[in-house]
This record gives sequence, structure tokens and C-alpha cells, in this order.
Amino acid sequence: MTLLEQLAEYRVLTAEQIARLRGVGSLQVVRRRLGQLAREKLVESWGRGFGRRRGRPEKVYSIGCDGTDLLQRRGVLPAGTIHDQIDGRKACENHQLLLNWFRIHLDYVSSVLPQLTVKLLSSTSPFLSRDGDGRSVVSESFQVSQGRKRNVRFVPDAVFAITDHKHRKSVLFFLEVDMGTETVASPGRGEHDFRQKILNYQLYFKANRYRRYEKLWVTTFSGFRLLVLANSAGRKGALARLIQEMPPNDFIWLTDPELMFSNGLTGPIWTRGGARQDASASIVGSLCGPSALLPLKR
DNA sequence: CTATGCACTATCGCTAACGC
DNA sequence: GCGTTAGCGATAGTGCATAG
Repeated sequence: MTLLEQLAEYRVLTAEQIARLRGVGSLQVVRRRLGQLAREKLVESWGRGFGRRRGRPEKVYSIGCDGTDLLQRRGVLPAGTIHDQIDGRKACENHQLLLNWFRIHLDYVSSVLPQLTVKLLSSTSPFLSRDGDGRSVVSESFQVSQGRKRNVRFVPDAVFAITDHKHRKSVLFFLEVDMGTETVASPGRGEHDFRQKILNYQLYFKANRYRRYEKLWVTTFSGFRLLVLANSAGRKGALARLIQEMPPNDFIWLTDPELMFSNGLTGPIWTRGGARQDASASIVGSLCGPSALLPLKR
């Protein structure tokens, strides 16, 4: 994948994320390359908004208008893609960046544990095939009839499968990155609170809808796990309390960025079913071990 | 006593220059 | 081309003086 294609796929990226994705050891090299692409108007950059740490604001990079045009002419982007769909300025910056960090950590899993491969689909990717209404393959829409008929619709941030070639086994995961911007459980049964998300996934499981990924990836899955990456330890606690009250909940696993960065995604960083008193689990089971990213030169 | 303003400091990202 | 380093710049936190 070229740098421009990655910028389209990931919407917004920091210099460090790009260095990780491209396997470049120095941030300076990344910035030079991006500066060159920015002069050619293929890339745009701006200072990161809210959610940054103390020091100087970090720059984030996104594909520019001319970059989108170039990828279209090369036939890499689907015909009819408009720049607005890829433009990082239109994305929820911090949400997208955290999702990207998850993907980078996930890529690292298969290099630490070569017996594993990972296949992932991101709802924000412009490369996914879309239907007439612009809905991508990862978006869900189905009917349930509990009392009266109801339409359930939701879009996970990402869907991925980890395959263990040694044990010939695949596990399916859905990912929700939670920035704490929506309410946990609104009194008026809001459609967009986190409680509704849990209900949606519970119905999804009951209706066996996840099995469509068996056809897509030509494997068998015995259920799935819902991974929730909360943006802070405090938010994680609030979500854990809600999850605990909503059985069946054993399929819902929770973590936060600090645990992800310090241990890596294969570490014992996941709280199951909102039960924080229980021992933390690893998404790779017995292959549990550290996979934190190695430090990069600044 | 509390609120406000301001200088100082810590921390972090960015760039220029240099060597390979 | 890539990687390293020093110095610069931008920002947030801290402590202190002053005003009300």
C-alpha cells in the first residue's frame, strides 16, 4: 500500500502512526516525505485540535484534493468517490486516531505471533464496496420481532478475524472505539446511547447475523466478541458498570488506551463482561504475552 | 479569602544541519 | 535516500503577587 492509499484508508494520521505503518524508523524521514507531498498538494496537514497532551500541538495528515484525484485516475479508489468521504478534516479526529492506533497495534500482533493472521474491515475505509445507499459491507441492518417488528441498524468501527494457522481456528471480533461523547444510558431510551449498542449486539448474536462473515472470509466462527476500546480509564469504569447489568455480557470485552499502549493487544488487558474484579483476559488466549510497540526515535 | 493576571517551567513536537 | 542531534517553538501546568 502506498502512503497516499494509507492516508485514504486511515483518514487522518499522525507522523508517528505513519512511521509505524510504513516501517520507517525515524519521524524526521516521515515528515520530510509528507512535506514534499504537501508541496505537491497531494497531502494536507494541520495542528491537532482538542485531546492533545501538554507540549506543542501534534500535526495530523490527510489526503488532499489532488491526492484523491490521483488515486481515482490510477483506479485505486472506487469510481464516484468524492473527496469529502476521505477528507480527514471531516472525520472525528480523536476517534479516528484512536481507531488507527488500535489497527497499528493489531497489525503488530501478527508480526509478534507469526502463526496468526489478521483480516480487518474498517467502516471508515473508502476502499470497501458499497451498496446503492452508500452503506458499506460492515454496516448492519436487520429485522427482529420481539413483540412487534423492529429494524436494527448499527455500524461497528471495525470488524476483524484472527486466524490461528497452527490450531486451524478463527475468532471473529467487532470493535467499538468509545470516546465518551455519547451518554452511557439515557433515561429516555435514546437510540444512540451505549446501552442501545449493547442491545443491538445481543440481538445480532441471537439472530446469527454474524455468520455472514463466515461466507465472506470462508471460515467458521462460533460466535463473536465485541471489543470496546474506551478513551479513558474513567469511561471504561462507567461502561463496565452498565455492561455488568446487562447479561448476557460475557462476549463484551473492555480496555483503554493506556493498557493497549503499555502491554500491546495480546496482553492481559481485557475486562470481560464488565467484571473488573476478575482477572484480565487476552484476545489471543493461551498465546497471551506482551506486544507493546517498540519506541521510535523522535 | 477568592479571583485574576502574569512570569516561569516542564514537556512535547518540529525543523535545520549534518553524517552516512 | 535514511537516521541522529541540537535548538526552537507552542502549549499547559505551577506558583506567586496583586486587586477586589
